[in-house]
Amino acid sequence: MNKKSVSRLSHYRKVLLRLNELGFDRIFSDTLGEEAGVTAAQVRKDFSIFGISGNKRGGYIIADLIARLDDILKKRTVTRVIIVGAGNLGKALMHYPGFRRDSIEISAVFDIDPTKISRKADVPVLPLEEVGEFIAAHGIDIAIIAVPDVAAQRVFDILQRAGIRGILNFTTMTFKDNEDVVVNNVYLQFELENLIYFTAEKPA
Amino acid sequence: MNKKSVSRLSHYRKVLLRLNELGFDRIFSDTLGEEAGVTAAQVRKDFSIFGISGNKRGGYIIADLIARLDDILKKRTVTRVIIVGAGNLGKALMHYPGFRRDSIEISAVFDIDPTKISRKADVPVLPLEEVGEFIAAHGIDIAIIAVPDVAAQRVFDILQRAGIRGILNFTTMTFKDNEDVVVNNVYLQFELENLIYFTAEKPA
DNA sequence: TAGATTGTTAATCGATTAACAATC
DNA sequence: TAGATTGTTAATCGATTAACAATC
Repeated sequence: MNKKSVSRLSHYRKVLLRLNELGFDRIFSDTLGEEAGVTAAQVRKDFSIFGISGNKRGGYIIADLIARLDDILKKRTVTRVIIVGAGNLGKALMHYPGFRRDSIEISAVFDIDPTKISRKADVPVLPLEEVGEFIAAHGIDIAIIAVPDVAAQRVFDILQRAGIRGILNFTTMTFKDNEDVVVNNVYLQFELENLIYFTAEKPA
Repeated sequence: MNKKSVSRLSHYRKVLLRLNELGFDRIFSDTLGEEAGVTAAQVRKDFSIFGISGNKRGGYIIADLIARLDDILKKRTVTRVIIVGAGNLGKALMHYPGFRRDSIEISAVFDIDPTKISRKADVPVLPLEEVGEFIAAHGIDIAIIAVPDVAAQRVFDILQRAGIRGILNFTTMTFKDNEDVVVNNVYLQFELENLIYFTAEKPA
Protein backbone atom coordinates (compact mmCIF):
# COMPACT_ATOMS: atom_id res chain seq x y z
CA MET A 1 0.00 0.00 0.00
CA ASN A 2 2.59 2.47 1.16
CA LYS A 3 5.97 2.83 -0.42
CA LYS A 4 7.83 3.54 2.78
CA SER A 5 6.29 0.65 4.64
CA VAL A 6 7.64 -1.78 2.04
CA SER A 7 11.16 -0.49 2.63
CA ARG A 8 10.60 -0.85 6.34
CA LEU A 9 9.66 -4.49 5.80
CA SER A 10 13.09 -4.94 4.20
CA HIS A 11 14.61 -3.35 7.23
CA TYR A 12 12.67 -5.52 9.68
CA ARG A 13 13.73 -8.57 7.74
CA LYS A 14 17.37 -7.58 7.96
CA VAL A 15 17.11 -7.07 11.72
CA LEU A 16 15.31 -10.39 12.14
CA LEU A 17 17.93 -12.28 10.15
CA ARG A 18 20.57 -10.89 12.47
CA LEU A 19 18.63 -11.72 15.63
CA ASN A 20 17.88 -15.18 14.29
CA GLU A 21 21.59 -15.73 13.75
CA LEU A 22 22.19 -14.70 17.35
CA GLY A 23 19.83 -17.42 18.51
CA PHE A 24 16.67 -15.49 19.39
CA ASP A 25 13.29 -17.06 18.55
CA ARG A 26 10.75 -14.46 19.58
CA ILE A 27 10.50 -10.70 19.43
CA PHE A 28 8.09 -7.95 20.48
CA SER A 29 7.11 -4.99 18.37
CA ASP A 30 8.94 -2.59 20.64
CA THR A 31 12.26 -4.43 20.39
CA LEU A 32 11.97 -4.81 16.65
CA GLY A 33 11.06 -1.15 16.34
CA GLU A 34 14.03 -0.12 18.40
CA GLU A 35 16.40 -2.18 16.27
CA ALA A 36 14.98 -0.78 13.06
CA GLY A 37 14.78 2.78 14.35
CA VAL A 38 10.99 3.14 14.35
CA THR A 39 8.21 3.07 16.95
CA ALA A 40 6.45 -0.09 18.11
CA ALA A 41 3.20 1.30 16.72
CA GLN A 42 4.82 1.70 13.33
CA VAL A 43 5.93 -1.93 13.32
CA ARG A 44 2.48 -3.22 14.21
CA LYS A 45 0.85 -0.90 11.71
CA ASP A 46 3.18 -2.06 8.93
CA PHE A 47 2.49 -5.69 9.76
CA SER A 48 -1.22 -5.01 9.84
CA ILE A 49 -1.08 -3.52 6.33
CA PHE A 50 0.45 -6.71 5.00
CA GLY A 51 -1.68 -9.06 7.07
CA ILE A 52 1.17 -10.26 9.25
CA SER A 53 0.00 -11.28 12.69
CA GLY A 54 1.68 -12.35 15.90
CA ASN A 55 0.43 -13.58 19.24
CA LYS A 56 -1.24 -11.34 21.73
CA ARG A 57 1.01 -11.46 24.73
CA GLY A 58 3.61 -13.65 23.01
CA GLY A 59 5.01 -11.30 20.38
CA TYR A 60 6.19 -12.68 17.07
CA ILE A 61 8.11 -15.84 16.21
CA ILE A 62 11.18 -14.69 14.35
CA ALA A 63 11.40 -17.63 11.97
CA ASP A 64 7.74 -17.23 10.98
CA LEU A 65 8.17 -13.53 10.49
CA ILE A 66 11.19 -14.03 8.23
CA ALA A 67 9.28 -16.61 6.20
CA ARG A 68 6.37 -14.23 5.79
CA LEU A 69 8.64 -11.33 4.80
CA ASP A 70 10.53 -13.56 2.36
CA ASP A 71 7.22 -14.20 0.61
CA ILE A 72 6.17 -10.59 0.49
CA LEU A 73 9.58 -9.38 -0.65
CA LYS A 74 10.03 -12.20 -3.19
CA LYS A 75 13.09 -13.67 -1.55
CA ARG A 76 12.25 -17.26 -2.51
CA THR A 77 13.53 -16.76 -6.02
CA VAL A 78 16.54 -14.90 -7.31
CA THR A 79 15.73 -11.57 -8.96
CA ARG A 80 18.05 -10.70 -11.80
CA VAL A 81 18.99 -7.07 -12.26
CA ILE A 82 21.21 -5.29 -14.77
CA ILE A 83 23.35 -2.21 -14.36
CA VAL A 84 23.91 0.38 -17.07
CA GLY A 85 27.22 2.17 -16.59
CA ALA A 86 30.50 0.46 -15.75
CA GLY A 87 32.08 3.44 -14.02
CA ASN A 88 33.21 3.47 -10.41
CA LEU A 89 29.72 3.33 -9.02
CA GLY A 90 28.45 0.71 -11.46
CA LYS A 91 31.40 -1.53 -10.69
CA ALA A 92 30.95 -1.10 -6.93
CA LEU A 93 27.28 -2.07 -7.18
CA MET A 94 28.20 -5.03 -9.36
CA HIS A 95 29.97 -6.58 -6.39
CA TYR A 96 27.77 -5.25 -3.62
CA PRO A 97 27.63 -8.11 -1.12
CA GLY A 98 24.20 -7.16 0.27
CA PHE A 99 22.56 -8.06 -3.03
CA ARG A 100 23.68 -11.63 -3.66
CA ARG A 101 23.10 -12.58 -0.05
CA ASP A 102 19.47 -11.52 -0.35
CA SER A 103 18.51 -13.16 -3.63
CA ILE A 104 19.38 -10.26 -5.90
CA GLU A 105 21.73 -11.11 -8.74
CA ILE A 106 23.49 -8.67 -11.00
CA SER A 107 23.30 -10.48 -14.33
CA ALA A 108 25.28 -8.09 -16.47
CA VAL A 109 26.60 -4.56 -16.76
CA PHE A 110 26.34 -2.46 -19.93
CA ASP A 111 28.50 0.39 -21.17
CA ILE A 112 29.18 2.31 -24.36
CA ASP A 113 32.95 2.35 -23.82
CA PRO A 114 34.41 -0.56 -25.85
CA THR A 115 37.46 -0.76 -23.59
CA LYS A 116 35.23 -1.73 -20.66
CA ILE A 117 33.66 -4.74 -22.32
CA SER A 118 34.54 -8.15 -20.88
CA ARG A 119 32.23 -10.91 -21.97
CA LYS A 120 33.94 -13.65 -20.02
CA ALA A 121 33.94 -12.00 -16.60
CA ASP A 122 32.05 -13.40 -13.65
CA VAL A 123 29.52 -10.61 -14.20
CA PRO A 124 29.90 -9.79 -17.91
CA VAL A 125 30.27 -6.22 -19.11
CA LEU A 126 28.55 -5.89 -22.47
CA PRO A 127 28.05 -3.18 -25.10
CA LEU A 128 24.99 -1.03 -24.52
CA GLU A 129 23.62 -1.98 -27.95
CA GLU A 130 22.98 -5.47 -26.64
CA VAL A 131 20.89 -4.41 -23.68
CA GLY A 132 17.48 -4.84 -25.34
CA GLU A 133 18.33 -8.28 -26.55
CA PHE A 134 19.68 -9.26 -23.12
CA ILE A 135 16.59 -7.99 -21.31
CA ALA A 136 14.34 -9.97 -23.60
CA ALA A 137 16.46 -13.12 -23.45
CA HIS A 138 16.80 -13.17 -19.67
CA GLY A 139 13.43 -11.75 -18.66
CA ILE A 140 14.97 -8.81 -16.80
CA ASP A 141 12.49 -6.42 -15.15
CA ILE A 142 14.78 -4.13 -13.18
CA ALA A 143 17.76 -1.97 -14.13
CA ILE A 144 20.13 0.31 -12.30
CA ILE A 145 21.20 3.51 -14.06
CA ALA A 146 24.70 4.51 -13.01
CA VAL A 147 25.83 6.64 -15.93
CA PRO A 148 26.75 10.34 -16.12
CA ASP A 149 23.77 12.71 -16.05
CA VAL A 150 24.13 13.62 -19.72
CA ALA A 151 23.55 10.02 -20.78
CA ALA A 152 20.66 9.35 -18.40
CA GLN A 153 17.70 10.26 -20.58
CA ARG A 154 18.99 8.26 -23.52
CA VAL A 155 19.57 5.21 -21.32
CA PHE A 156 16.13 5.60 -19.78
CA ASP A 157 14.50 5.66 -23.21
CA ILE A 158 16.38 2.56 -24.30
CA LEU A 159 15.43 0.68 -21.14
CA GLN A 160 11.83 1.71 -21.35
CA ARG A 161 11.62 0.60 -24.96
CA ALA A 162 13.16 -2.70 -23.93
CA GLY A 163 10.32 -3.26 -21.49
CA ILE A 164 12.07 -2.62 -18.15
CA ARG A 165 9.51 -2.20 -15.36
CA GLY A 166 11.61 -0.72 -12.54
CA ILE A 167 14.64 1.56 -12.44
CA LEU A 168 17.00 2.51 -9.65
CA ASN A 169 18.34 5.85 -10.78
CA PHE A 170 21.66 7.19 -9.49
CA THR A 171 21.74 10.25 -11.75
CA THR A 172 20.15 13.58 -10.83
CA MET A 173 17.91 13.52 -13.88
CA THR A 174 14.19 13.02 -13.45
CA PHE A 175 12.23 10.96 -15.92
CA LYS A 176 8.67 11.69 -16.86
CA ASP A 177 6.49 9.46 -14.79
CA ASN A 178 5.21 6.56 -16.73
CA GLU A 179 2.49 4.01 -16.10
CA ASP A 180 4.78 1.16 -16.99
CA VAL A 181 8.04 2.05 -15.27
CA VAL A 182 8.59 2.60 -11.56
CA VAL A 183 11.59 4.82 -10.80
CA ASN A 184 13.34 5.03 -7.42
CA ASN A 185 15.95 7.75 -7.16
CA VAL A 186 19.12 7.66 -5.07
CA TYR A 187 20.44 11.19 -4.96
CA LEU A 188 23.83 10.64 -3.33
CA GLN A 189 24.99 14.19 -3.75
CA PHE A 190 21.80 15.67 -2.36
CA GLU A 191 22.00 13.46 0.71
CA LEU A 192 25.43 14.85 1.43
CA GLU A 193 24.32 18.43 0.76
CA ASN A 194 21.43 17.85 3.13
CA LEU A 195 23.88 16.81 5.81
CA ILE A 196 26.03 19.87 5.13
CA TYR A 197 22.99 22.08 5.55
CA PHE A 198 21.89 20.53 8.82
CA THR A 199 25.34 20.37 10.37
CA ALA A 200 26.37 23.90 9.44
CA GLU A 201 26.20 26.16 12.43
CA LYS A 202 23.40 28.60 11.98
CA PRO A 203 24.57 32.20 11.72
CA ALA A 204 23.78 34.04 14.99
CA MET B 1 12.70 23.83 8.26
CA ASN B 2 11.88 20.67 6.40
CA LYS B 3 14.38 18.00 5.58
CA LYS B 4 12.94 17.11 2.22
CA SER B 5 12.72 20.68 1.06
CA VAL B 6 16.47 21.12 1.58
CA SER B 7 17.14 18.17 -0.71
CA ARG B 8 14.78 19.68 -3.23
CA LEU B 9 16.79 22.90 -3.15
CA SER B 10 19.81 20.82 -4.17
CA HIS B 11 17.78 19.42 -6.98
CA TYR B 12 16.57 22.82 -8.16
CA ARG B 13 20.13 24.05 -8.10
CA LYS B 14 21.28 21.18 -10.27
CA VAL B 15 18.52 21.85 -12.79
CA LEU B 16 19.31 25.56 -12.81
CA LEU B 17 23.02 24.97 -13.41
CA ARG B 18 22.11 22.88 -16.40
CA LEU B 19 19.66 25.43 -17.79
CA ASN B 20 22.15 28.22 -17.19
CA GLU B 21 24.73 26.29 -19.20
CA LEU B 22 22.20 26.00 -22.00
CA GLY B 23 21.89 29.77 -22.09
CA PHE B 24 18.57 30.37 -20.34
CA ASP B 25 18.27 33.41 -18.02
CA ARG B 26 14.78 33.17 -16.59
CA ILE B 27 12.51 30.41 -15.41
CA PHE B 28 8.99 30.00 -14.02
CA SER B 29 8.02 27.81 -11.11
CA ASP B 30 6.13 25.43 -13.35
CA THR B 31 9.08 24.80 -15.67
CA LEU B 32 11.48 24.35 -12.78
CA GLY B 33 9.03 22.02 -11.08
CA GLU B 34 8.67 19.96 -14.20
CA GLU B 35 12.44 19.62 -14.58
CA ALA B 36 12.85 18.61 -10.94
CA GLY B 37 9.84 16.33 -10.92
CA VAL B 38 7.67 18.31 -8.49
CA THR B 39 4.67 20.62 -8.76
CA ALA B 40 4.93 24.38 -9.32
CA ALA B 41 3.29 24.93 -5.93
CA GLN B 42 5.98 22.84 -4.29
CA VAL B 43 8.71 24.97 -5.87
CA ARG B 44 7.15 28.23 -4.71
CA LYS B 45 6.47 26.82 -1.28
CA ASP B 46 10.08 25.66 -0.90
CA PHE B 47 11.36 29.04 -2.00
CA SER B 48 9.00 30.76 0.39
CA ILE B 49 10.36 28.68 3.30
CA PHE B 50 13.87 29.90 2.58
CA GLY B 51 12.88 33.46 1.77
CA ILE B 52 13.71 33.21 -1.92
CA SER B 53 11.61 35.50 -4.04
CA GLY B 54 11.13 36.08 -7.73
CA ASN B 55 9.15 38.56 -9.78
CA LYS B 56 5.42 38.47 -10.08
CA ARG B 57 4.78 37.91 -13.73
CA GLY B 58 8.50 37.64 -14.58
CA GLY B 59 9.44 34.40 -12.89
CA TYR B 60 12.93 33.93 -11.48
CA ILE B 61 16.33 35.02 -12.79
CA ILE B 62 18.36 31.84 -13.00
CA ALA B 63 21.71 33.40 -12.06
CA ASP B 64 20.19 35.03 -8.97
CA LEU B 65 18.51 31.82 -7.96
CA ILE B 66 21.76 29.87 -8.24
CA ALA B 67 23.56 32.49 -6.16
CA ARG B 68 20.90 32.30 -3.49
CA LEU B 69 20.95 28.49 -3.44
CA ASP B 70 24.76 28.51 -3.31
CA ASP B 71 24.52 30.55 -0.13
CA ILE B 72 21.90 28.38 1.50
CA LEU B 73 23.64 25.14 0.54
CA LYS B 74 27.11 26.43 1.48
CA LYS B 75 28.55 26.11 -1.99
CA ARG B 76 30.85 29.13 -1.62
CA THR B 77 33.39 27.15 0.35
CA VAL B 78 34.60 23.60 -0.07
CA THR B 79 33.23 21.14 2.48
CA ARG B 80 35.67 18.42 3.39
CA VAL B 81 34.27 14.97 4.03
CA ILE B 82 35.90 11.67 4.98
CA ILE B 83 34.92 8.13 4.10
CA VAL B 84 35.34 5.16 6.42
CA GLY B 85 35.67 1.94 4.46
CA ALA B 86 37.87 1.50 1.40
CA GLY B 87 35.86 -1.32 -0.14
CA ASN B 88 34.20 -1.14 -3.54
CA LEU B 89 31.62 1.38 -2.47
CA GLY B 90 34.04 3.56 -0.50
CA LYS B 91 36.42 3.70 -3.43
CA ALA B 92 33.61 4.53 -5.86
CA LEU B 93 32.44 7.41 -3.66
CA MET B 94 36.02 8.62 -3.32
CA HIS B 95 36.02 9.45 -7.02
CA TYR B 96 32.39 10.40 -7.40
CA PRO B 97 32.46 13.28 -9.90
CA GLY B 98 29.30 14.94 -8.58
CA PHE B 99 31.03 15.83 -5.32
CA ARG B 100 34.10 17.73 -6.43
CA ARG B 101 32.15 19.66 -8.99
CA ASP B 102 29.84 20.96 -6.28
CA SER B 103 32.33 22.00 -3.62
CA ILE B 104 32.45 18.71 -1.74
CA GLU B 105 35.92 17.29 -1.26
CA ILE B 106 36.78 13.82 -0.06
CA SER B 107 39.81 14.53 2.12
CA ALA B 108 40.72 10.98 3.09
CA VAL B 109 39.48 7.43 3.34
CA PHE B 110 40.04 5.20 6.39
CA ASP B 111 40.23 1.42 6.66
CA ILE B 112 41.40 -1.22 9.11
CA ASP B 113 42.99 -3.37 6.41
CA PRO B 114 46.73 -2.48 6.31
CA THR B 115 47.02 -3.61 2.69
CA LYS B 116 44.64 -0.84 1.66
CA ILE B 117 46.64 2.00 3.13
CA SER B 118 48.24 4.44 0.68
CA ARG B 119 49.37 7.68 2.23
CA LYS B 120 50.68 9.21 -0.95
CA ALA B 121 47.59 8.76 -3.10
CA ASP B 122 45.64 11.66 -4.50
CA VAL B 123 43.03 10.95 -1.84
CA PRO B 124 45.00 9.19 0.90
CA VAL B 125 43.80 5.94 2.45
CA LEU B 126 44.80 5.91 6.12
CA PRO B 127 44.54 3.48 9.05
CA LEU B 128 41.32 3.80 11.02
CA GLU B 129 43.29 4.52 14.20
CA GLU B 130 44.24 7.89 12.77
CA VAL B 131 40.69 9.04 12.09
CA GLY B 132 40.21 10.99 15.32
CA GLU B 133 43.45 12.84 14.88
CA PHE B 134 42.63 13.60 11.24
CA ILE B 135 39.16 14.90 12.08
CA ALA B 136 40.59 17.22 14.71
CA ALA B 137 43.47 18.41 12.53
CA HIS B 138 41.33 19.15 9.48
CA GLY B 139 38.12 20.30 11.14
CA ILE B 140 36.02 17.59 9.51
CA ASP B 141 32.30 17.64 10.36
CA ILE B 142 30.92 14.99 8.03
CA ALA B 143 31.75 11.34 7.44
CA ILE B 144 30.48 8.61 5.15
CA ILE B 145 30.23 5.11 6.60
CA ALA B 146 30.79 2.51 3.89
CA VAL B 147 31.89 -0.53 5.91
CA PRO B 148 30.28 -3.95 6.36
CA ASP B 149 27.29 -3.97 8.73
CA VAL B 150 29.19 -5.76 11.48
CA ALA B 151 31.68 -2.91 11.77
CA ALA B 152 29.13 -0.11 11.60
CA GLN B 153 28.40 0.43 15.29
CA ARG B 154 32.07 0.50 16.19
CA VAL B 155 32.84 3.01 13.46
CA PHE B 156 29.89 5.13 14.52
CA ASP B 157 31.13 5.23 18.11
CA ILE B 158 34.62 6.23 17.02
CA LEU B 159 33.29 8.99 14.77
CA GLN B 160 30.95 10.29 17.40
CA ARG B 161 33.72 10.41 19.97
CA ALA B 162 35.86 12.26 17.45
CA GLY B 163 33.21 14.96 17.23
CA ILE B 164 31.69 14.24 13.82
CA ARG B 165 28.39 16.11 13.38
CA GLY B 166 26.86 14.43 10.34
CA ILE B 167 27.00 10.90 8.95
CA LEU B 168 25.93 9.44 5.65
CA ASN B 169 25.34 5.80 6.47
CA PHE B 170 25.45 3.11 3.78
CA THR B 171 25.06 0.17 6.15
CA THR B 172 21.69 -1.22 7.24
CA MET B 173 22.44 -0.58 10.90
CA THR B 174 20.56 2.13 12.75
CA PHE B 175 22.29 4.27 15.30
CA LYS B 176 20.58 5.59 18.39
CA ASP B 177 19.54 9.11 17.65
CA ASN B 178 21.80 11.63 19.18
CA GLU B 179 21.53 15.34 19.77
CA ASP B 180 24.97 15.95 18.34
CA VAL B 181 25.05 13.75 15.26
CA VAL B 182 22.72 13.90 12.26
CA VAL B 183 22.47 10.61 10.38
CA ASN B 184 21.17 10.21 6.83
CA ASN B 185 20.74 6.64 5.69
CA VAL B 186 21.14 5.33 2.15
CA TYR B 187 19.65 1.86 2.10
CA LEU B 188 20.72 0.67 -1.35
CA GLN B 189 19.46 -2.84 -0.89
CA PHE B 190 16.08 -1.74 0.40
CA GLU B 191 15.61 0.58 -2.56
CA LEU B 192 16.09 -2.35 -4.88
CA GLU B 193 13.80 -4.58 -2.83
CA ASN B 194 11.21 -1.85 -2.95
CA LEU B 195 11.44 -1.86 -6.73
CA ILE B 196 11.15 -5.64 -6.81
CA TYR B 197 7.99 -5.42 -4.72
CA PHE B 198 6.35 -2.79 -6.87
CA THR B 199 7.26 -4.34 -10.19
CA ALA B 200 6.25 -7.88 -9.30
CA GLU B 201 2.96 -8.78 -10.88
CA LYS B 202 0.32 -9.09 -8.23
CA PRO B 203 -1.08 -12.59 -7.91
CA ALA B 204 -4.59 -12.71 -9.41
C1' DT C 1 -5.20 47.82 -18.89
C1' DA C 2 -5.41 42.78 -19.34
C1' DG C 3 -2.95 38.77 -18.52
C1' DA C 4 0.14 35.97 -16.15
C1' DT C 5 2.76 34.53 -12.36
C1' DT C 6 4.24 34.88 -7.67
C1' DG C 7 3.69 34.28 -2.60
C1' DT C 8 0.88 32.74 0.94
C1' DT C 9 -3.04 30.97 3.21
C1' DA C 10 -6.28 27.43 3.62
C1' DA C 11 -7.69 22.73 2.32
C1' DT C 12 -6.39 18.26 1.51
C1' DC C 13 -3.99 14.35 1.73
C1' DG C 14 -1.18 10.84 3.74
C1' DA C 15 1.60 8.96 7.13
C1' DT C 16 2.75 8.39 12.01
C1' DT C 17 1.53 7.96 16.67
C1' DA C 18 -1.50 7.33 20.61
C1' DA C 19 -4.76 4.83 22.83
C1' DC C 20 -7.25 1.08 24.10
C1' DA C 21 -10.28 -3.00 23.52
C1' DA C 22 -9.42 -7.73 22.57
C1' DT C 23 -7.10 -11.67 24.09
C1' DC C 24 -3.52 -14.92 25.04
C1' DT D 1 -6.85 -14.57 37.10
C1' DA D 2 -3.70 -10.65 36.40
C1' DG D 3 -0.58 -8.78 33.31
C1' DA D 4 1.24 -7.85 28.96
C1' DT D 5 1.12 -7.35 24.17
C1' DT D 6 -1.19 -7.32 19.81
C1' DG D 7 -4.22 -5.28 16.21
C1' DT D 8 -6.92 -1.55 14.93
C1' DT D 9 -9.29 2.70 15.20
C1' DA D 10 -9.08 7.45 16.09
C1' DA D 11 -6.21 11.55 16.80
C1' DT D 12 -2.37 14.00 15.52
C1' DC D 13 1.07 15.62 12.91
C1' DG D 14 3.36 17.11 8.83
C1' DA D 15 3.84 17.73 4.13
C1' DT D 16 1.73 18.64 -0.38
C1' DT D 17 -1.51 20.84 -3.22
C1' DA D 18 -5.11 24.06 -4.47
C1' DA D 19 -6.68 28.45 -4.73
C1' DC D 20 -6.53 33.12 -5.07
C1' DA D 21 -5.29 37.92 -3.79
C1' DA D 22 -1.47 40.79 -4.80
C1' DT D 23 1.12 42.79 -8.35
C1' DC D 24 4.28 43.32 -12.10
